Amino acid sequence: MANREPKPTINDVARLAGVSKKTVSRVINNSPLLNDATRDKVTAVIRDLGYVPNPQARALALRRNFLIGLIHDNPNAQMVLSVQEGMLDAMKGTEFALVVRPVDRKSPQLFDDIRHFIEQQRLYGIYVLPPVSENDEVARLCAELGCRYVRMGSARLDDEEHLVESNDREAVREAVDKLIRDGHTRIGHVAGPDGFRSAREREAGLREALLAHGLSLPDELRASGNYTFESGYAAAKQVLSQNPRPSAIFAANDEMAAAVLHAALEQGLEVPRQLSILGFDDTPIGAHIWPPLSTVRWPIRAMARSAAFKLIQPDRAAEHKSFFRSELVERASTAPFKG
Amino acid sequence: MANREPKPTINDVARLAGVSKKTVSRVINNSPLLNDATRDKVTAVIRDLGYVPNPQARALALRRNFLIGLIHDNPNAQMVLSVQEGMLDAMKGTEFALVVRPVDRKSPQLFDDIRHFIEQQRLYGIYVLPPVSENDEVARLCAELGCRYVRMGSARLDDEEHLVESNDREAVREAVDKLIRDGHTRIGHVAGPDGFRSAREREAGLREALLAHGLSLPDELRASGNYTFESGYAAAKQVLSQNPRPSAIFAANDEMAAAVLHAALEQGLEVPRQLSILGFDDTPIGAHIWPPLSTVRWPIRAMARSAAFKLIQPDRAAEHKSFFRSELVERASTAPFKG
DNA sequence: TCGTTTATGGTAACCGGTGTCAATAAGTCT
DNA sequence: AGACTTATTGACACCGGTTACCATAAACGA
Repeated sequence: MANREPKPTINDVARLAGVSKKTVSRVINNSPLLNDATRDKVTAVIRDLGYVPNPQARALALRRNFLIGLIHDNPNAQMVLSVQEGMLDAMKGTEFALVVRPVDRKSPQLFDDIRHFIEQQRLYGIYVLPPVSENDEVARLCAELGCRYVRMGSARLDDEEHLVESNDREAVREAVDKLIRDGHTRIGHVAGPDGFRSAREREAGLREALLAHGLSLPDELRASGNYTFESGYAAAKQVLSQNPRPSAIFAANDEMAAAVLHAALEQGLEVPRQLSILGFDDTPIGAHIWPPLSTVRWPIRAMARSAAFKLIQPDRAAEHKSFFRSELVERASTAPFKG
Repeated sequence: MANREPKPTINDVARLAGVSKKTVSRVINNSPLLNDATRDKVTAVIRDLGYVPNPQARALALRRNFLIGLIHDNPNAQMVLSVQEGMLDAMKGTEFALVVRPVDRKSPQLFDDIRHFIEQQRLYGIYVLPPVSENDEVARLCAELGCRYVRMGSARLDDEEHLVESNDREAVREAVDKLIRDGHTRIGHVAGPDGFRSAREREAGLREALLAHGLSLPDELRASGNYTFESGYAAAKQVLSQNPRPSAIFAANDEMAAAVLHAALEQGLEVPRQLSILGFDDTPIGAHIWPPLSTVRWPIRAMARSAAFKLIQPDRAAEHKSFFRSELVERASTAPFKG
């Protein structure tokens, strides 16, 4: 284990530089009222000693800390990791650190868990991902605890200071509109879980597009999953067992779209010749399966970056973007319908 | 934003309970030398006030903190997230929190980044994932900084206190042995990146199995990627373009195995009839593509759990498992070779 | 020349916990 | 009964930073 030599403190720096603690503190905090010579002297000592201010002590004195939390209960690993990357991108070079905490949104202790997470580490702010973010109680809890928060959503959840959101509904409407113009009239849907706003928005986009062309979503061509591959697989089997089969299926996320593809290939269907599949998310899995998935790209990383900025610069929260555009990415899993 | 009412401190509790700070501190820390009546009285006040000790103050006084770091530079999202889950599983109910930090292993600033990460937050311990974990300098740096560490690896990296590892080589040897017994004699390899110990181990397992049957790995049937889908795709195209084609390909991870499948299907090959594919990791992508991938399962989550235990209970580090067994998961991407 | 302003740096208290050690009360032993 | 333990609690300094406020010296104006 070796040398546990105590790290140099502000006192060591002060002593060696022949100045007071306060002066060192001024140097650390870039105070303007300081003689250049003094500043250089202190800076030199800091460098020589390899001094790094103790963040715990700073946090104590400043009555705030530098931890940003990420709360999620999301079956989509790639999405969560993209979020982490986006947040860290914004936090790079600052003294903030990212603390993660998956929760169970169905647990009766959800709120206790979140409260505990925030209070225990005295978090400075948290970013909440869907579906947890769709729960208004969570926002209330944060406000009550005096913890800054930003929610990620697919529809209006809160005011701009506290959200980053994307236009799922419109994007889906446009993507489905294209399918219809390509000749598809019988379109199935593997929906997201009931009660998820993102699921409702995406389904609404689908229905709006259908309606605009005088079409509709037959009940038997709709089944819902919970955004996991397995649930999507079950839903896909159900929808594909209908007669006549749909010529296209829109799945509420890529994971479930991959499951639709899986089920279709398993039944010997040719994709996209016999079945077009449209996903949502643009996660790597979509690009990696064969045929590669047409999907709606959601700027998750950029949203996370913006969210982190809002959290660490609360006074300038409004300057950072809140509304993001999702857009269609066409790949090989969709094709015009040839009756 | 609402009420930023200051949180109750130990002094508030002491005053209301009519005891000294120190006594409250004793209650918080479950000191045995305390009168039951006093303890109850203080506990009641703590509950009424909703008092939660300030971790920053505690960290300062104890000259240690409760943050465990996770360092990775891993293209595999699912793996990283499984690791996070495993670690948090071990940390559940403790006062520890998990701080994440992706790094760039190729950056000349890698060591500065890691040093900065550890020093800035004064981390209590860190868990380092491959391939960063394969760098002995990282271990040295941790020791120098007085930061506990555990490295994840596929071969001996350090002593038991500082590692969790799996038997990749053996597991691959057994899996490939099965392929050979199933009639495959011309087996290709999409290897991991040069310089990765995990890549070397997995390739070594393959070669050992081949050698045991008097076979070998022809140079033209080997290409390497860097564990990403894209790199695997390029490597797969190269290997599949050889004549005669291999009847089976072992890819060093699932992501690249998915790419091999992708490339094979794209060329109109039937899997597994014309080509068997074996992966490594057992990530969801492997189970979700069609046909589902035969692969070697690596107990990533259990390893992470054990690593976290070693970190948060350093005195009992040796009690927690260091060696884990990987094993073959047979699915539909492999089949006996029918000349 | 002296008072006044403007830089600059020091002192002390505090943030919210912890350790050390001494003080008090109660019980035990001879 | 008096001395000696033991159990329980508190006083106080300290962790490593911060802010509030004061002190000193140099520069300036009259």
